[in-house]
Amino acid sequence: MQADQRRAKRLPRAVRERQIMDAAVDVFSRLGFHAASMDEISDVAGISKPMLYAYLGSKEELFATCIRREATRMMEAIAGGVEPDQEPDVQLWSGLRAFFGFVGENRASWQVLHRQASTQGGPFAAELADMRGRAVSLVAALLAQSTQAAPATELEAESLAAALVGAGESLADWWLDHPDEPAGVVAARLMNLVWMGFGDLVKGNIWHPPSRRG
Amino acid sequence: MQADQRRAKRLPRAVRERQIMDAAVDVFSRLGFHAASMDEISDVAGISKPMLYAYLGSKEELFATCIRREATRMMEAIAGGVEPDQEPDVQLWSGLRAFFGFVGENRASWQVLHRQASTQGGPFAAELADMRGRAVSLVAALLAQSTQAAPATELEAESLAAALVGAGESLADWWLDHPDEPAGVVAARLMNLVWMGFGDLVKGNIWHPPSRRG
DNA sequence: CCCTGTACCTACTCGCGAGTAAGACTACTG
DNA sequence: CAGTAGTCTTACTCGCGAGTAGGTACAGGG
Repeated sequence: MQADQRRAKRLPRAVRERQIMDAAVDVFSRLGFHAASMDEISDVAGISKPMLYAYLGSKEELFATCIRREATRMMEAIAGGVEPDQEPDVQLWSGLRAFFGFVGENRASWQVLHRQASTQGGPFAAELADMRGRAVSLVAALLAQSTQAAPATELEAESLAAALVGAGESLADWWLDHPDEPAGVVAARLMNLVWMGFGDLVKGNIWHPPSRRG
Repeated sequence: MQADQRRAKRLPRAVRERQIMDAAVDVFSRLGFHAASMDEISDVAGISKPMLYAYLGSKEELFATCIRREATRMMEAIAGGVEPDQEPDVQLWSGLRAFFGFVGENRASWQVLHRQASTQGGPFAAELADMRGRAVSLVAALLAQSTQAAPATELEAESLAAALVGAGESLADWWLDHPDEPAGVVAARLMNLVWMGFGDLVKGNIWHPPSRRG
């Protein structure tokens, strides 16, 4: 681990904390919460274990901090990518693009968020559920906004949003096993699935992004 | 644990194995693989630890066996519910109903399958990925069968299937937090989402099961 | 050149849990 | 009533990993 990077000495606390967080996300994403050991994290970070405890607290605190940091990064990436004041389908499209773009460039973050956090019973699930809830609310609001005509209850919008978020998560996982596909293609597939539906796709009715319209 | 059930003595091996498997699914689903201890499983099963090892082998073997058993149960439930020789949408509908029916009546199984197995790196992921792959293939075949017109590549059908399966998984998780909803309603929502798409739903175009079709 | 504080380390303790040794109890078979 | 085969237990070993005690280097101020 980090054999070549000569042990830089006496760095300020803020820098070390960043290094430790990066190492923790890496290790947690590879091994999961329980299987990851504080020894390995400190090793990857290039410091000794007591430093780790001194700066970031217990293992649980460290993990929760990781989740919070990565969740925030991702929500910001999505929020920054979405284009409000546009048609609902365009908003959804830009959100999907931002989401898959983030996942593609931050696999480790995604692993920590989606795979690890969701299975640990403790306060982590709450942390993760919080972010997930924000994502679902975002989508649910988008749906509700575009659904005056259809008789959709609040619960219905929320469950549909949950399904969509889940589809995105699952497709992101599938993408990890087929990394050759460009992010845009994967995003477009999900867009077509949830906007057009199989019923239309079977008939050859495809959704196109605005640039190709008219 | 199991305080009331008076320790039944000297039962035949097959019966004990069932008890142990049931206890293991219960504990694994509640605590996850790593956090679950063989002591607790043997306790819940009402036997001592050496019996556990004598009958079901190591912790990893036991877990893999649990996954295999529950996965098989679920796939059989779905296969038994789907109606071949029907229109694609009807096949999908019956499959979804069977899936949500199974999840509703086997929460613990679902937890073991979806939440726990997917995060452990070892041979479990393979076990789970195998079942998941079968489900995806099933859906992919259904799509391909109904998609002569659309220019869908094999990869595209598979990724769409992965997205659909993921949507189902996610919606099942959401359902665990909103258990009042009947299975049929939840299944119908997903059916509408993936078959009609938001585009149609927004316009009030709803998919109906065959019984309501003129 | 001491003094205080902060970065940093080696080298432990200690509990938990996977896996086992060695034997005790029961039942059936002759 | 041996013998033997299968059920079942108590009571361990032993390694791994979370968390800590107690100290070493280095930096700046007086």
